[in-house]
Amino acid sequence: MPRAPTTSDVFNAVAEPQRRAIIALLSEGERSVNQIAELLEMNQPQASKHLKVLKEVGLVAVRGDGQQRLYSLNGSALKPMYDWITKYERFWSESFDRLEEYLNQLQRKEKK
Amino acid sequence: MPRAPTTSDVFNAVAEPQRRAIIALLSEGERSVNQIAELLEMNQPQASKHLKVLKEVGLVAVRGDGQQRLYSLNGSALKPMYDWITKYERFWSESFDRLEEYLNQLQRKEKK
DNA sequence: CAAATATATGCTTATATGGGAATATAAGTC
DNA sequence: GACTTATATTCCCATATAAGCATATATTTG
Repeated sequence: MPRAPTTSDVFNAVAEPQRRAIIALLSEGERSVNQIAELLEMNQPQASKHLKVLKEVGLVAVRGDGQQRLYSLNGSALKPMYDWITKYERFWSESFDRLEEYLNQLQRKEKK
Repeated sequence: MPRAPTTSDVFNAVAEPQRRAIIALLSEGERSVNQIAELLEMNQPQASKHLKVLKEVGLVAVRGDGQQRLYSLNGSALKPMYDWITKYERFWSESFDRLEEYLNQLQRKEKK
C-alpha cells in the first residue's frame, strides 16, 4: 500500500496558511470570491480552490447574490479540532498546573 | 512558483492521523520507538519517521536509555494552535453566545 | 570482536497538492 | 443575443509526502 487516503478533514484544511487567512477574513463577515482574492493577494482561481476545500469540510458556507457568491465562515466546524486540542490543555495551562498541584497535595495527604 | 514551502509547522505535523495517534499515546507517558510502533500497529521505520517530524516541530522530546530512545510529549508546542483556534471559540461556545447577547443588549440600551 | 536488539536513514513508488495559465460557466446589462 | 463581470474548472508542473523495503548505525551482551 503506497499511501493512506488523504481523508481531507478539518485538520488538513486548516494546515494550509492561506486557508487560515481566509478563515480569519471570513470571521469578520461574508465576502465575495474576488474580495477574498484581492484582500489576501491571491489569484481568483486559487481563492476558489481554497474555498472549495474549506467548503468540503464544512468550514464555509456560500450563498448566491446575483453574480457574486458570498462566502461565510461556519466556525463551528472547528469544534472537533478544539475538542481534540483541549485534551492537552494541561500541558500549557497554568490553572491546570495548579489543579494538578492541588491533586498531588491531596494524594500526599491521603498517604499519611 | 510551484508550491509554497511546507514550512513544517505544528499545524502540518498534526494534520496526519498517525501522528495524532502518537501524540495521544505519548500523553500517557514516554514510550520507546518499538512500543509506539507495536501499539499503533505501524512499522518501526514509519514510527521513526513520524517521530522525526514531531521532533522537528518541537512536539516531542527524546532521551536515550541504553539501546532505546524514549520519546515524550511536549504538549506545550500545541499552544500556538490552541491560541489560534480559540480566536473562533465564539462560533460554538454557549457562554460566548450569551456574552454576545449581553453585549447586544447593552448596545440597544445605548441607542435609546 | 561477533551476535542480537533498537532505531534511523535511504531509496522507490504512488499519490496528493498548490500555483499558474487558460478556459468554461453563470449572471447581469444593454 | 452580444458584452461584461464574477466565479469555477481544467490542465500542467513541480514538489511534498506516506508507505514499503532494505540497509545503515548505534548499543548491549557474550
